[in-house]
Amino acid sequence: MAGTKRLTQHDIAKLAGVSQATVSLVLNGAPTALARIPQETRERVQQVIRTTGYVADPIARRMAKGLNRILGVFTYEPAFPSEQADFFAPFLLGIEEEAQAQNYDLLLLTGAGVGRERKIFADGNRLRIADGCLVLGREFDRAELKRLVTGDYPFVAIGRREDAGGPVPYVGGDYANGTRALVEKARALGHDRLAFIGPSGSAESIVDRWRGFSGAITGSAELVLHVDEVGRSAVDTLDAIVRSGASAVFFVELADAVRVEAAARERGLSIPNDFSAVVLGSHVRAERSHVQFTSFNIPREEMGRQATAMLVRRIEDAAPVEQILLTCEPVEGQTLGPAKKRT
Amino acid sequence: MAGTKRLTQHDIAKLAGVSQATVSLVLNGAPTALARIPQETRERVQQVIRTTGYVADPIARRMAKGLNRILGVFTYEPAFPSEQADFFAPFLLGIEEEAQAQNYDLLLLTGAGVGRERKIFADGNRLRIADGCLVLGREFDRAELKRLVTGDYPFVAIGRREDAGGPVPYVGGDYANGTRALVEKARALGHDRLAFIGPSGSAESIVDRWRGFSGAITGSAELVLHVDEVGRSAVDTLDAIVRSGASAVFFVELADAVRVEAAARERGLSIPNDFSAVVLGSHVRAERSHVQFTSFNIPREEMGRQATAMLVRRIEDAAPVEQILLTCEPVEGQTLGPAKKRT
DNA sequence: CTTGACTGCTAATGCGTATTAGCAGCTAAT
DNA sequence: ATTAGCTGCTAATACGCATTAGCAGTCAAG
Repeated sequence: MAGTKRLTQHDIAKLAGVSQATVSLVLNGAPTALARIPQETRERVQQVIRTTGYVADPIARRMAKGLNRILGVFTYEPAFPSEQADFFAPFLLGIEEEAQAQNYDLLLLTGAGVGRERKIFADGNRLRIADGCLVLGREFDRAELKRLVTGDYPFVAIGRREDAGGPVPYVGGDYANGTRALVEKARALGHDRLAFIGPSGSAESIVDRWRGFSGAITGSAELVLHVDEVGRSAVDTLDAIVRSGASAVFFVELADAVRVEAAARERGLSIPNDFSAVVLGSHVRAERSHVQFTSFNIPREEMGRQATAMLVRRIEDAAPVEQILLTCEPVEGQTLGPAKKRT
Repeated sequence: MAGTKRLTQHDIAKLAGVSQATVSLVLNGAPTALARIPQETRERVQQVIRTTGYVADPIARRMAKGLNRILGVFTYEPAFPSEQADFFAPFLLGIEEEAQAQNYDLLLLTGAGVGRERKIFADGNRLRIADGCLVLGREFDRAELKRLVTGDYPFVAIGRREDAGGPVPYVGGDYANGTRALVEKARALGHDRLAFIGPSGSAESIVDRWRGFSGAITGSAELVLHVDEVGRSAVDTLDAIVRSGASAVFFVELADAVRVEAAARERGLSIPNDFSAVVLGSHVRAERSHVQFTSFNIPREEMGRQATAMLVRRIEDAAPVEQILLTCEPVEGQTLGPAKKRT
């Protein structure tokens, strides 16, 4: 059984007593061409195809047509390791859904070689198998991004990206406005003394949060604490928060918020009674923590879906560069309450 | 920018002042052929390739060679929805690792059309783009499996599968012996009256557990309760367990074990003091529960890795059908204790 | 009876690569 | 001086399909 050669249109043609071209036309000729093949001939060919179980070789088909109906998915970090899985899975879910709806398959680009940095253009990378690709990851390589932008290979980034030798097509989350809305909510509850825990630079996603935050600090509001370092212990951070007299604390990372909350509870402080806490973004495994932090939702699945749709547009219609930011709706949570009257 | 034609070996050849054939040979000629191209020429060609960023079109390559270095991954359920993600992610991690090590890329086959059942042989047979494929999912379609076995397309199943018109190549977990080992451990601790909570039929994975379980019930041991229904409430199940006088309860599903444990605790019963509990298999998010159940480990990543390696063997060396069952090591846990002396 | 349009097909070509056969030019051995 | 063998390449072809140009035959209109 194994070793049987694949049937070709030639074989079918011989069996049906026609030419290979006719078989191809019967299979998927334009209506105008089909009109010129009489019913009888068509049926004869179809019959042979049915009895032999012939299926056209997709490779040859792509070869002839130039398109694959394959989308590449390039991740700057391996996609499935458990720590990363939580991050990538929702995106991939959206991507898979939309790809399926548009009848595309997905090619996961595994990067080149273990240990080496994952580079889109790394040698031997078979990026070009796909008709276009989605690029995701926390940190992008600027040089590669530039090369993509400058090149003619269709791609879409997931997450906002600064221009890199030209505008980058992307679908991202509107972290700036998501953050701003939370700050305004806090201010409406009387919070004036605000703290920001987390970095404010480097990746776009971080910059956007900081922009939204600092842009919303106006009037009587005041930034009384900004802890930038990551490695700092929760107790130290808590000390700093208490010392600063902050009434609302904004965390970039859920993990930091969780640790600080635990430290606070241990010290007999309660959130949001003693101070409020807000997390700037939703996190996949948030339910693992027992506290529901006030935050904003990151529509990861929708980002995946829309990025995929955009990529297909760029591939099929050579659509111009688009940049989409999806709204990040606030999540109520239990950690933002009215500000205490200062003593 | 968009619309620039892809580079071909022809273009490279013109730029380097050689023929297309030479470019191809430089790229991947046999050593004997390469020996006849002087260093100088090779470097000139390589230089052009480097500066232009040329990458061979894999489709054309496959066309000519019949190999693409692409592995298809077919899942009978969408791979990323959150409930499934926990199930598939570890397999995919292993698959991705090994594929990367073997320098293959992964093609996720999205199945045909939303809502329709996912069928390997659905229209277009896109499957054939890959050199071979891995098939995973809880439930397989027997007819499709048979068609795969009978055909000459290389594939490997993840999880043991019964013969389907011939032996199925697979890498699975040895649930039968994993289960048997746990039963024997319980018996060594004096447990004679055993309960089995969960189905015993349908999918191979279920059958294997039941086989391992019932095969280990010998001598003085006795199956005093078998709850097959899934929908049953935890309280009902707990009642049945208590009534049966079982001293050790084996659960197919972690979820059932968790619910019964909660119900027991509420009733003032404690595990493993009042009765022991064993879960037949490891679960990804087990840490979410606060109880560490005694169970066996399912080496999901390793299964993914070995299945991938096996598939590559079948593709490249036309290796014969292999069937591998990986050992499922016991997990100590805290829910299996010595049997109480019966009153 | 010529022209034109239509019918039912086929030959030929291109897609981009891998691979094989072989050609010219040279050197060393007979 | 002929032959054999080596070097450094290239021309040609195959892979399986889609597609276009066009051929031979028929038929109706002018």
